[in-house]
Parts: sequence; C-alpha cells; structure tokens
Amino acid sequence: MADATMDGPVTIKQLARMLGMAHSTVSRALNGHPAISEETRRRIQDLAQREGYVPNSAARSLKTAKSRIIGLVVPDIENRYYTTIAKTIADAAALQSRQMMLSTTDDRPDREQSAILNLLEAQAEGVVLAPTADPTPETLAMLKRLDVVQLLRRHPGIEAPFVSVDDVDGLTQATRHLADLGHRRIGYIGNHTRISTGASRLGGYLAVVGHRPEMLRLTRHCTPRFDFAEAAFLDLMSGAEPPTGLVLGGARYTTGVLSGAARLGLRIPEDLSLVGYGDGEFGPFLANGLTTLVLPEQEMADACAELLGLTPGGERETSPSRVVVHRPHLVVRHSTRRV
Amino acid sequence: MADATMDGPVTIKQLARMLGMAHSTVSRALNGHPAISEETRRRIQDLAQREGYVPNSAARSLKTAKSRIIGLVVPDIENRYYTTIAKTIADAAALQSRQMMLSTTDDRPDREQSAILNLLEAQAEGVVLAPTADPTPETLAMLKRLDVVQLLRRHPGIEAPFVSVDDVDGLTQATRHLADLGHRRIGYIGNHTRISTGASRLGGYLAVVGHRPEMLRLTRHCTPRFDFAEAAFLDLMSGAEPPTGLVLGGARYTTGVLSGAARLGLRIPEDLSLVGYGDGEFGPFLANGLTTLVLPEQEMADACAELLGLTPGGERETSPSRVVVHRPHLVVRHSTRRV
DNA sequence: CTGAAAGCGCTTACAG
DNA sequence: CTGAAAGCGCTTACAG
Repeated sequence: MADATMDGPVTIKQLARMLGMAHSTVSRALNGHPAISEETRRRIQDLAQREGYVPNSAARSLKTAKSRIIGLVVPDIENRYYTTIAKTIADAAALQSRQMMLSTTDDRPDREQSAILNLLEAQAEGVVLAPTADPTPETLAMLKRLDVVQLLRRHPGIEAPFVSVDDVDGLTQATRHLADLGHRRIGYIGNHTRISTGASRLGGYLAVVGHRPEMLRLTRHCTPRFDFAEAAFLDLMSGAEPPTGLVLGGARYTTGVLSGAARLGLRIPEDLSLVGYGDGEFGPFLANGLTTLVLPEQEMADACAELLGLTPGGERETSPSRVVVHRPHLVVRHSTRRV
Repeated sequence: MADATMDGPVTIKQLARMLGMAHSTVSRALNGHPAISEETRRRIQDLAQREGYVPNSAARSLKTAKSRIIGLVVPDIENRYYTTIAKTIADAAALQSRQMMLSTTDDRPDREQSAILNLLEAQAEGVVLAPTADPTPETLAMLKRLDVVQLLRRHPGIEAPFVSVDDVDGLTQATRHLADLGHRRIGYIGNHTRISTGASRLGGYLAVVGHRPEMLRLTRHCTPRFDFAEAAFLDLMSGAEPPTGLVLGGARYTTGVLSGAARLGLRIPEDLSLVGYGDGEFGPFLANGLTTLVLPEQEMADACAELLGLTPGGERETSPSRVVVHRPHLVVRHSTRRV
C-alpha cells in the first residue's frame, strides 16, 4: 500500500524497482532459491507481504510449460460416486497446492471434447476421466497429449492407466445373493451396454443367471436418471412374469425404483427384493436398510491421485497401462428376503 | 503431423512459419478477426486443424490479464446442497466456455485462504464463495481484489453480492409446522451460530418458540457431520424431557439423527416428529417420506451465475451489494404427526 | 488485408 | 550472492 501509483496487481518488477534490485533476484528470493542472502530474502519477502504481492500463475505456467492444474471430467457430479471422487481428488490436490478443474459431461461427447480441450489449453498436469460411451476422434487425439487416468469406464481408444471397481464381481455377488435366497426371476436395471460399466455390470448379472436365456427379458437399460429409471422399472414390472428380486447396476437408479415401487404399491422386501449399487450415507435409511454394494470410492480416488503423482511423497507412477481394480462388497441389510 | 520436427505443442509461430506469414496474422485468423481475407483464414484454419493446434491459455491470460476461470469455494461438496450448486455453476461455465475451479474448505480458514490465493494467482474472473465462520484477514484482503459472490453464508468483512435462502423464514415454517401439530417440546439441531446460516436458522426456530426460554435446553449445535450429528441427537434425547418434535438446521444432520433414532428404538413419526432441511432426491424415501424444507438450489446457482455474468446474453451484474434471497418451502410428507 | 514490434509477468541459464 | 538478458506464446495497437 506504500506506493499505490499504478493500478493492477503488483509485479515482481515493481518490487524490484522499489528495492533497487534486479527482478530476477526478487523472483529467486520469493521462490526460496538457496543462493540468496538471508537479509536480501527477508527484505524482499517483507516488502512482498506488505504490498500484497501475488504471483501470476499464467506467467509462471507460460515460462515453465506447466500449470498446477489437474482436471476431473465425470458424467454427473450428483452421482454420489463421483461426488466422493471429486472430494478426495480436490483434497489431494489442495495438499499439493494444485487446483482441480471440474467438468461434467452429462455423458455427451461434445461436452467431453470441450472439457478436454480446455484442459489441454490450460496445460493440465493430469486428468482423471470417466469417459463417455463414444468419445469423439478429436477427444481421443487430445487425450494422447495429456497425462490421463481412466476412471471406472474404459474406452479401447484411450491408452491410460485404469482405475476401477470389479463390476463383474460386484454384480455377481449381488445377483448370487438373490439366487441364494431362492429367487428364480431376478431382474436387472442398468446403464446401456455401450458404456463399459454397463457392459460389465450386466456381465456380472449374467454370470449368475445367464444360463437361463429367458432372464434377458428381465433386463432393462437406460440412462441413469430418476425419470428413466422409474419408467424402466414400471415397464419391467408390467410384464407377465415380473421379477421377485431386482439388482441395480448404478447408484442413480435407486430413487426411480423406490418411487416406482411406491406407485405400484409394492413393498420391499415383502413383494420385491432389491439390491442397490452404492448410495453412500443414505443406504442404511432407504427401504428400511438397503442391501447394497458398497463401493471403494475412497480407495479409487486415492489410486487416481497416486497415479497422477499427487500423493505426499509420491513420484508419478508412469506405469504404461496399469490397471487398478478394487472390489466392491455386498452389505446385506433389509431390502432382500428369502422366497 | 506434416512437420513433426520440434517437440512440444505446435504454436502460432510455427504455423506462421509453415505458411510464410506473420504470426500476428495467424493469431487474428484463429480469433475470427474481421480484417482477414476469407482465403487466408481458411488456409490458416486448415493447417491449424491438421497440426492439432491448441492455443495456450496461459499465454492468452498473461497478455489479456484475464483467465477464463471461475472459482467455486464451498465447505463440503458432499453436502447435496453444494453438489447441486456445483453442477449448475459447472454447466453455466461450460456454456460460456469457462472453466470451474473447485475447492473445498472443510470449514477451515487456512484451506479457504489457500483456495482464494490460488484463484487470485490464476486471475479468476469470478468466485462463488460460501465462507467459513472466520476467514483470515489475508483472505478478506484478497477477496477485495476478486469479483465475488457470497453464497449462503454472509460474512460482515466481505463486501459482495449475497445469494442466499431465507433461513429465518424456512426454519420458522418448519418449527411452526410442528407447533401447529400440537408439539410443545420442539428441539433443534444445527450448525454453530458463528456461521451465519447457523445463526439465522436458529433464529427462525426461536421466532416460533423463543418466547419460552426453556426451549433453549432443546437446542444443539455441532459441525454438520454424521458422527457429530448422531452424538448431538443422542445427547438431546437423553434429557429429562426430550422433545417430541425435532427441526434440523442443515442437510448433513439427517442421517445422524436417523441413525440415532434407530439406535434408541425411536420410531418416526410415532415417537418423534422430524422436519429435515434439504436432502434432495432421497427425501421422499427417508423415514417413509421426510417432511423437509426444499431449497431453491437451482435458483440460487442461477443467481450466482448471473451475478458473475455467466448467463447467455448476460452482462455482468455489477450491482454494488445486491442481495438475492430465495425462499425455501416446506414439503409435508410423513415424518411428522399430530400429538 | 497483412506485417513488424512491443510487451504481458515470470524463470533461468549465463556471467561475474 | 546478484544482475542483465532472453524467451515462454500469445494479443494488439501502429503502420502501411
């Protein structure tokens, strides 16, 4: 405040002029370069403090060809799954004084493309991406120029370490649980199989009931949103021989199904056994205690952070095409019962 | 790919050299400057496309003294409240081809300070901030240099438009609902009153029952987290004359209370009437249908976007200290009953 | 319609 | 231990 002559934020050059030194000296002092005398450093730091000096990260990025930005690109931040991931990545980034840029794609390849373009323009140091079903060729090309971790969904055109949950195993657990309880007609509602998670989750389901081809009539695929989920559920239950047990292939189908069940007057588990997927903190309080797959969101986010070199002591894990898979586990509560 | 001699991303200068023009011409062509001939523009754009040219946003920011970044700084992204805000702001930002930087503070002033510092370094064009109870003096000073919208919580030291929900009104509605149902002992669990939302929500509650000072024994204040909420609830219910109705002053108290109630064997609403705060998509399925305040998250996020000039045709609303307040409304479901 | 030049705020060899 | 200089990749008056 001593010298508020110029407008705009104070720069290293202005500090240098005030002190009668070269601005390179100021830069070094502020960056803790060893070859600066204790006294000089102190004078510079004091002045910087007084003047409210704030470095310009654009200038630094331009010079160093590195930003301190990491990107997170996910379909839907309201899915608790991704919320937890976002929280963990944001925390890890903050610890390393990095910034997290968040974009949601709503599963639209055009939005994905522009998110990735933005990240490339910003010279992001890393990006965690849960890809859409069909990334554009442009997206694929740009991804080659970024340090990517593929989250949850795996696209063949993307060469990048992959962090995921073993969905085949998870849905197998869920479906077998119902089979073990004596259910014969077990339904499934999940995402379209063009999305890799949609395919693996259906795969886990089929691993248990696939030997009975008539089960395919009891599967529905839709975009993970309340209204679609409810419609899919109502459609599924309107068949001649509706399922007595239902397995969900995603967190965002739960409310739609619960709503549809209420509308049909179906009680859970008396009339229908239900196994959810995820649902975090609310799981215990849904349907008198939702039997559900619990997902290792925390571990997955940690794995992403580590692969991007965001861990405390961590070197970047440049392993070529590493795959980190975590197993979900089934928590049995009260939404399923023996028939 | 025609000329992959140099490493590193292709620059405007390289394109210019390949075409034998000045790089200023290339810059203008790529930015749609009118005074460039159709043919030149086409040649340049074609080459840029072929070479996979991506502008360097650090360079642009440095030159123009503007980034295209807007910041969102909130205490807790797992609170559905902020999740919805984040989603909406991210969408609005994407539409304007801006980027959203997300930081969570966990209500810690030091994290808040570093988030704001990062934003200042990045020359963010705007920031939406839900401040902690006690921002540091440094934070307050930095905020003066940013284009801020204050969300939900209002700090006296921050001069910025304020977007909020009328919490006094909301909690008044919630509390009066219970009073109207005949409840005499109405409890309240909410955030510490140092946080402005904590104060206004308690205020709304007291507006209804405050004339009876003994009600103060039925209030508890704690950090909005599952474990604290459950502990506060258990403590509240262990008193000599526990409440027959309970009003919540935040979304993240719900699960703690439900868990505590289950532990005590209390049925809702038979043994205890409960009015929640927020809880979004799960509300209808909690406690057989949670009676709750529904918050205008969408409208609030839209207001933030508008105040930051992020709306489609929108000029920045530079109104000096505008206040935008939205009213919550009470949705009566089945977690409350007459006594 | 296009070019030459300056400069945004930094970092970092290279000297001394 | 400090300084002078170059340069990161752009944008934008200023000329012509």
